[in-house]
Amino acid sequence: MPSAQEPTGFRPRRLSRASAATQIADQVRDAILRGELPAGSRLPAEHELAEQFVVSRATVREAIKLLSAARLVESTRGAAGGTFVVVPDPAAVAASIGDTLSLWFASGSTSLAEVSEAREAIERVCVRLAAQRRDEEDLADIRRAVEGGRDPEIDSDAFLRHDLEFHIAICRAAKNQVLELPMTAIHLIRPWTNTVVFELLDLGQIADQHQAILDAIEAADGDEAERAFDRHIAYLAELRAEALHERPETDVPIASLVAQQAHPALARLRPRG
Amino acid sequence: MPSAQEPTGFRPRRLSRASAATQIADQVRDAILRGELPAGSRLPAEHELAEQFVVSRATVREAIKLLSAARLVESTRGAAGGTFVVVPDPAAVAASIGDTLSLWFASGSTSLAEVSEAREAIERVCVRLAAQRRDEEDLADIRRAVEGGRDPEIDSDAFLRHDLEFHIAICRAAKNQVLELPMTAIHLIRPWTNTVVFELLDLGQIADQHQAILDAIEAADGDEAERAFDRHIAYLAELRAEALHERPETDVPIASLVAQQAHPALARLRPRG
DNA sequence: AGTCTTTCAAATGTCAGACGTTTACGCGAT
DNA sequence: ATCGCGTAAACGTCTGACATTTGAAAGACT
Repeated sequence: MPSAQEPTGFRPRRLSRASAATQIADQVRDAILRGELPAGSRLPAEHELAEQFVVSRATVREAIKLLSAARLVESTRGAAGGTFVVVPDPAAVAASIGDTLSLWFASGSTSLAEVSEAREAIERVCVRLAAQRRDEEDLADIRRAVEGGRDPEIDSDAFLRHDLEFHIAICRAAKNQVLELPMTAIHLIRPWTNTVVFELLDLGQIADQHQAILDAIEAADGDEAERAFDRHIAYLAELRAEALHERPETDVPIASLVAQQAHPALARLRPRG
Repeated sequence: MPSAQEPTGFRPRRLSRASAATQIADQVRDAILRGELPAGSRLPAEHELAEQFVVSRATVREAIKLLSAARLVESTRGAAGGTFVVVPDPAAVAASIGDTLSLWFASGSTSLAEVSEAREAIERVCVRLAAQRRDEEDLADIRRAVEGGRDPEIDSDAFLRHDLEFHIAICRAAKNQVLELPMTAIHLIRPWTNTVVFELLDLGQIADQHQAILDAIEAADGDEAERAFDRHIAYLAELRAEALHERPETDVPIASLVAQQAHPALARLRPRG
């Protein structure tokens, strides 16, 4: 008989048979992904599913909870109620990813510098694409955000909201969902990163920089838009460096920020199902 | 009495008091995010939670299922079993985000072109950063992936695995988790995108292009690494154009791909809890 | 005939208690 | 010291019942 330890890249898999609830959830999930259960369609009633799978209703309910947490299905009560396959909503998906990301950041060792670096790299691409692809609606959105940020009496919360709207609108104008989604998710956790330097911001200067980016995008000048964006970023980097110099503890793992203040933007967007 | 319709931006919130299970899940989730329940810590036993919240055990279990689907907690059976706050694993988080993304792509109208565009934009940044920051371990990983792809007898599956490993290793070498995570997620759905043109690939040429990128990264030459990457991308774009020309139906919404073949990479990585 | 009210039934939400299954840990025998 | 076994703790599942919500049909009134 051969030895139990073979030199091949073999590693014993954690077998532990999945629970009934998990298996049912998997089957339903696959059916949904396979297209057998189109969005909006209704699953059989719980007692019927229980009958079909030969399990108790409690088990079926646990399976449904697994799917509903993943936003695959939604349950409603009442006579015409039931469990329905959810029609995906981009905002909800972005919020969900933002949730996952912030959870990860919160327990990891990711620093503000890392978030900023990624944000700048991806958004630079978005800015360039936005200059090529923006339509009138995009321009209106961006313009509204810039105007909103000009209010001299603005407070921290409102400023961050307009800033968020500005950058998200640009990413939307790039017309690439695969870029827009992670970017939106990153922006959603950015309020945490910006509160650190908020007191140092010259709001008028920020508004002017935003305006310059908007102008270049409106003129469909990708190169200039990228340059304007770079100037904006350079200004922020300068502030961060200043903050870092005065208070070296500024570049901390995000976990401590999360612990201090409860998510301002995500609180509104977080799924509650 | 004022009319029910006011001109202000008011919109009635969906009130419908959340279910007990949802509320419990929210409370526990907040406690975890707030840091009161650190990773690895153990929740009270189900019957204790039921007692504390004054609900039945079934309700507590449904709440736990909601959290476990979000990978926030994990339950184990046995004497020393219980429900524990999960220690986030980057690979698992990436797989989870990849899951969410592909689900979204599957039900949306996202096209292969969009995925490729985003992938190329972000990875270009990773390649440049990798040239600056790679350590010996990164180089070894990348080298191993390149060598693995040289096997002339390689089949489609093995090739895609090594290709995936190559690109993920580069993103890892960029030493920015915020870039690495979405990039890995995108790469995880890439097998779907690559199978379309696989039959047209000149595997030897691909290996040479990978080698050129590796060499530049090893030489810490960011500019050359980016150029080599651009050449690689240009070659792939050429193939895609060719495929698009021969079979215009190639640039289809990803949904149809998902429907046809069951996720090759995700099948192994998909959460089963 | 049309509208309002009442009743009803279907479906999810929750409860209570019980039993099955898994698994770490300690105890005793070898 | 090691092996085997029992035990208890915890999750997994079952059963059956009741509570709550809500659309829709049946009925009553104008």
